[in-house]
Amino acid sequence: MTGNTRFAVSVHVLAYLAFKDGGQTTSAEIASSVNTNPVVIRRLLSALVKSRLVIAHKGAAGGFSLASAPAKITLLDIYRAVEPQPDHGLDRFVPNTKCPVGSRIETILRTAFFKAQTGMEAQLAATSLADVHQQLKGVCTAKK
Amino acid sequence: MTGNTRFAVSVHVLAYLAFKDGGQTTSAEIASSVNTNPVVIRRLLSALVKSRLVIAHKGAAGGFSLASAPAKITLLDIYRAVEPQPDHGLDRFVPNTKCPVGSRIETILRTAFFKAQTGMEAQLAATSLADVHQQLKGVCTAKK
DNA sequence: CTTTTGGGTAACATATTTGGTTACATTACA
DNA sequence: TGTAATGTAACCAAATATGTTACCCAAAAG
Repeated sequence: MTGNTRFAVSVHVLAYLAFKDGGQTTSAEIASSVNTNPVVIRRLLSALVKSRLVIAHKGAAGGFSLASAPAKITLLDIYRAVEPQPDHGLDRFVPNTKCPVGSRIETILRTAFFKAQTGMEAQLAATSLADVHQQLKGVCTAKK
Repeated sequence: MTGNTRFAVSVHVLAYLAFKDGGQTTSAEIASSVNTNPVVIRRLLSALVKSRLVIAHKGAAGGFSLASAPAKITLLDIYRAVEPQPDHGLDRFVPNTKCPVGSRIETILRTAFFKAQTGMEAQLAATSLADVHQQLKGVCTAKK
């Protein structure tokens, strides 16, 4: 195993909401689809609400719904909402500054990691929740 | 903090070996530059030796040296040597297959994660240990 | 051939992260 | 007012990461 399941579960959650097409859905119902505890779902949704991807409706007859059209939500939006900025351990990485390598490597690593992250995020930005929704419905339009 | 320090430390280690320019270096010396325990370094180097990036010399007067020219070693080589294949938690992700979303989301996620990973790896492949070495020496040739 | 030096690796301790769970306050609708 | 939902804190257990000690083995030096 590598990494946590937050991003995977979050995409699942938003895909579920897209599938429900605007209707409100409770955390319990989503949790049943994800096979986990409603609190786990609400924790993730809390972050997604803060990032304005989802709207929470409190009180009886409450639930969650998408804050915007699936075509306007990319996987990158979701990723950024639920994942901390990755640093590849750079904050725990404290080399010996007396060493010519140790004193200069950190900046080099930061640059390299930033480029790698950018490359990944560009790919995430290329897929929208609408794309996911299309695939979910098994609809295959003629082209692509 | 996010992620482990294996990749960052490994790049540091190989940069150190490149800096030593072919000479053998002990795990103790490298550990001093990284500010950690020699065993930690040897554990990482063990993976790098298995991936043929480094040669280990046992016995007295032993040590480690690069297995090939820095220009032939990319950050992607290092990344693959020391990091497990990331799966974004997909092996722990077991949605409810009775649900139309849960039953189909996994394949969609796999595709998305693969694209993201590919985007990141392309960037890592674009930087070689020779590039890192250049930056370390502070050498700035006229063009980029 | 014995000593010395250094890699290889198992074993263990500790800290952190993650995900699940319970509990409970708050909100809003009927 | 009662009910059903979110919001969130608190806690636990499992997994992970890193440091550390210990000990084996290999190879050069003498």
